[in-house]
Amino acid sequence: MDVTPILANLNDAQRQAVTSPAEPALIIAGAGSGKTRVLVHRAAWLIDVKGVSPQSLLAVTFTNKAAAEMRSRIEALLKIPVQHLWIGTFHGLAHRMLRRHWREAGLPQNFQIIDSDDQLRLIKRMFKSLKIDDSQWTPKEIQWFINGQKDEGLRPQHIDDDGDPNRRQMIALYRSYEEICQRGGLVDFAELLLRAHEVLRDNSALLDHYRRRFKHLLIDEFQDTNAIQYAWLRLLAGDKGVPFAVGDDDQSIYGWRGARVEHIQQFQKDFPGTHVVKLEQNYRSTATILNAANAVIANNNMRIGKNLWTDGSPGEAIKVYSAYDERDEADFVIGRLRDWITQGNARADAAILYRSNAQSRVLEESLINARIPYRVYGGLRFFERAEIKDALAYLRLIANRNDDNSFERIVNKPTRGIGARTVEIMRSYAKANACSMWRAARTIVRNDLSGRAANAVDAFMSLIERLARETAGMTLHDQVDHTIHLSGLIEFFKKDKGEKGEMRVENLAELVSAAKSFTPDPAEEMLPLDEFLSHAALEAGEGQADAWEDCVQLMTMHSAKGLEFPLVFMCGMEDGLFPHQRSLADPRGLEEERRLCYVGITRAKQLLYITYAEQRRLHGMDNFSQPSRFIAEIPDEHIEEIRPRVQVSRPLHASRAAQQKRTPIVPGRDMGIRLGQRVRHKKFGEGIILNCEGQGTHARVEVNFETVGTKWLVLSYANLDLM
DNA sequence: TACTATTTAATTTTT
DNA sequence: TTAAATAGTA
Repeated sequence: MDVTPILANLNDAQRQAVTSPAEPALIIAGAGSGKTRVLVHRAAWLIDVKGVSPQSLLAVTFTNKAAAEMRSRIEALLKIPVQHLWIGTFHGLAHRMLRRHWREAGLPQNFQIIDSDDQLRLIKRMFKSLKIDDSQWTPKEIQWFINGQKDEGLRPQHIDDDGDPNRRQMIALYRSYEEICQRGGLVDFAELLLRAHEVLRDNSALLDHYRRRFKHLLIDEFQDTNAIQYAWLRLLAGDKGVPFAVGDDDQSIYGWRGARVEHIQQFQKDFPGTHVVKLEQNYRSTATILNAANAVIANNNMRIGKNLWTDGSPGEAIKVYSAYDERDEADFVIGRLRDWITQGNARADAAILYRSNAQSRVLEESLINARIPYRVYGGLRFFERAEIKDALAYLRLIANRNDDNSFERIVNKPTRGIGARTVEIMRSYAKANACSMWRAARTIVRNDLSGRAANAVDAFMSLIERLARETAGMTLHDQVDHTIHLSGLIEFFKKDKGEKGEMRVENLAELVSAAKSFTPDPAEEMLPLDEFLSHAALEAGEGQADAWEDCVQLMTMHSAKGLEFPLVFMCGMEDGLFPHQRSLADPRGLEEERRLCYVGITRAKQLLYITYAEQRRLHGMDNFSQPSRFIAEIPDEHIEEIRPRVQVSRPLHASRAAQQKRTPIVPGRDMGIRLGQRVRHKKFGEGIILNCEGQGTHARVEVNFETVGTKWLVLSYANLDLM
């Protein structure tokens, strides 16, 4: 067998990984070291050289994009399309299993997937129907709690309330949330994973089947797996399966979302004799950039440890610019971008990275002024747009009359005289009789509603029934087209003034073409409409339509993971912003911020600019800040400091800034306030000052109180006593 | 029911 | 500051 095409152009470590024996393997793949390459070549190696059937391979990723890329690269390498090869996201694969085994999973055949927006709405409705006092918790907090528990693989009955009534109530809410979902046939993202795990765990026949089928498990971005994903993988692998996990502990930046880097250690315990291969040769960045990244990440304690290297050139020094404020920072970036473009480089090769989305505004303003085209990553995607979700809600209600979430979303959209009052009546009837809103509406429409409301509700139900009847035999796109017209949604949005309404109507038209180009997979054996709705939830689509134009890329450092750019700006590199204020308190949080910084630095191929502002307007008030501690972690020899252009205009600001740095709080009634100072508050008792920000009457301090935890207090109101 | 004033809170995001 | 959610008014 000629193995040349599969092993050619791999370095030793990569080849070792790709050709490792049919035993568990863990590949620690540094940034830019050819992680995807190894995964793709491993798959090709198994199929082409080892004669493994594509059917017995399961490849799992986190994003649809990564899954699509892996498939196309494997096919390119093997030069044949690989059907029967399961490649997908955790959620996509879990979904596929649940569709096949809905009975065993305890789900209705036509169960629907809800995204996090739907989930939040559902929780809000639950609050209303249970008359929950939402001063105690916000729906968001409950959503966070529920998803957190599910990510850990926990059902309400598994959670200990520790005798805490607060916690007991949260668990109770989780329980009623589950009941509502079950009744409506709704499955949220975390539930997909949890059920997929349970259905295998509790059905030995099924588990046997899949264990026999999937001999090889390829796992991408292994450091990002959460508890339930890992449990699912472990279950599937059993003791005969061959897991091949690729990841980088230094790029674990989703701990806050339940990802557990510790799985890298756990893997080696669960699969004794694991082959470990480190990929440290980097093909992306200059030596200078890599050395800087290495130096920064070396400050973390909990790591496996690796050192990126390249046989390429050192390249240019990292440029650090100290801006006066965020406007100055933006101007500097724009200046450098101009140079870059003038030198004949593509705009799309430049990226501006920041820690939080709010930072993009000032940069965008400057880019608009400078007439430099740009694209901001993140934001609403196609299937998340309100008008699209409205249309989908109609379709979902047609598919499943018990979907209360969709019912409430569209019962009065377009306006048909069904107000909050009427909805409330239906909701409480549904609650009292443990039935869906649809059933409730049908039952009470004659008795409990006033004439006008009854007519309106009746008209709404007739509309849905009519839609269901008329679209029954249609093709998918005709179903969609018919629905958005007959529902009155198109008319409704046409009335919206200005461009917004136009845009919405266009998007609805776009939905019809999305339905037209959607090709149901016959293997899934689903109704095309159900499959389309699942697709919409699992693949929310592109954020921005005009991705093809050559424009500067703006995004958070999180969304930059996995990407690379010849020119990178890391903006807002200030303590409090990056590392973020809320991560400073605990060391684990700080380490995750540092990993994020490592991710940011390693995005750059040739040139890296790091900028910070001495003064920044945040939440409407001016703050003075220190350069990020991460900058100081880069060895001086790799840094070239860029002085502000006009030295003369600076002394006044500079001296003010310098003063700020010595005493971050402006003198007055706060003499003696400094970090670490013990203070006493009339209500909260004793604590220690963790942080200060702002000045004058706006000055605030963060105090860690012994009894009530940390709080931000406005200094001029708090009346703190020094101790 | 729709528009306007007021309050409140403020990382990171994919599925 | 500003965006979003809530409360109040026409």
